[in-house]
Amino acid sequence: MTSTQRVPLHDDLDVGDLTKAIENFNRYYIRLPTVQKLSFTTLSVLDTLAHGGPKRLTELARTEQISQPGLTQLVTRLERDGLVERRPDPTDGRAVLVHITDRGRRIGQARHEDRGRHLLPLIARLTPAERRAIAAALPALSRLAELGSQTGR
Amino acid sequence: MTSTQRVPLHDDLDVGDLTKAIENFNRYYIRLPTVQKLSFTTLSVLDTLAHGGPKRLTELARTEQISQPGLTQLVTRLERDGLVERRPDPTDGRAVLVHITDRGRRIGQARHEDRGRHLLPLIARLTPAERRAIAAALPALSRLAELGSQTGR
DNA sequence: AGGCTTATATAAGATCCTGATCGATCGCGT
DNA sequence: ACGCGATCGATCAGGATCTTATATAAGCCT
Repeated sequence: MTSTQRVPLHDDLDVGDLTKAIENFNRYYIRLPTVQKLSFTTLSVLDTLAHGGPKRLTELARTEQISQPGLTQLVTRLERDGLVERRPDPTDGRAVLVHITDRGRRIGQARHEDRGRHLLPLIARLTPAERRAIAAALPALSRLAELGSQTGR
Repeated sequence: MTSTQRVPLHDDLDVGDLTKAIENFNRYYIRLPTVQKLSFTTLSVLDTLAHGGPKRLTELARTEQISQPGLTQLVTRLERDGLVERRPDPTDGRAVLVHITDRGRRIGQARHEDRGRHLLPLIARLTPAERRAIAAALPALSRLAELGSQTGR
């Protein structure tokens, strides 16, 4: 069978267009060299902790889509490097709460600003109308992400 | 020093807002479960070949930001699985051109459609104005990605 | 208390990446 | 033609990071 399976569309926003644009963008964006040599998962965990506060190992493993042992090892490495801390959960003796440290927070932010620096000259080359179009879409994109993270559990 | 390093801004599009929105979105999007268990790099290579046509190993290694030996191995695995083919470059006896096969194209497309299916119900919950805002920004986003991939070599 | 469930850790193995290095081929100046 | 540095791709050894299976400890329920 060669017929392309068609996903139903909204008349105001084609899902295929969205995924294609995002993937084009990400192919460039994800590969941006980072100052520190930290894996994608590592940075994502730091980001999640920085924005969402302390989390259990199990919960992190779910949101980051890696196995629980994989996350235990990752947290062990992060703790060794002083980017996070394990603290007991006062409400559950089995659980551990992973806290981000100031150092970890700074690393996440450094990467963030680093990417901004890469993007800036590109943005300068867009037309004002293109810049406004992107700016106008950002709140909606963030809301989409929020809806996604709520659903996915 | 605790002062946040400030990246200069455009008055119509704040770079920090952009990176924040993109990263919020990606935290959800990248982690979407995929039908096939293929690494991010693998899928990116298939995507690059599907959209850009046959490429040399060296060229792919550059665009995918991995080492040349790493790419040689990746292509070997992809070839073993029938997703790409190595063919000699008629214009250069040293070079090899990596071609995507129909099977490889289908895999890339399947993941694409899969992500569309995940996104669709979320999009349905946005307001029409939000959907229009995103739709209006997509061409500019793609252009930004294009500028980035040009610059990065 | 006994037995099941949940949270984390450990162990062993697979996957995939990097740096160093090699043989083959190309392009160029002579 | 000819030889030399540069480029292309392959191989190998080593290491990082993930997965599955299993162990240990704490909570929960009857």
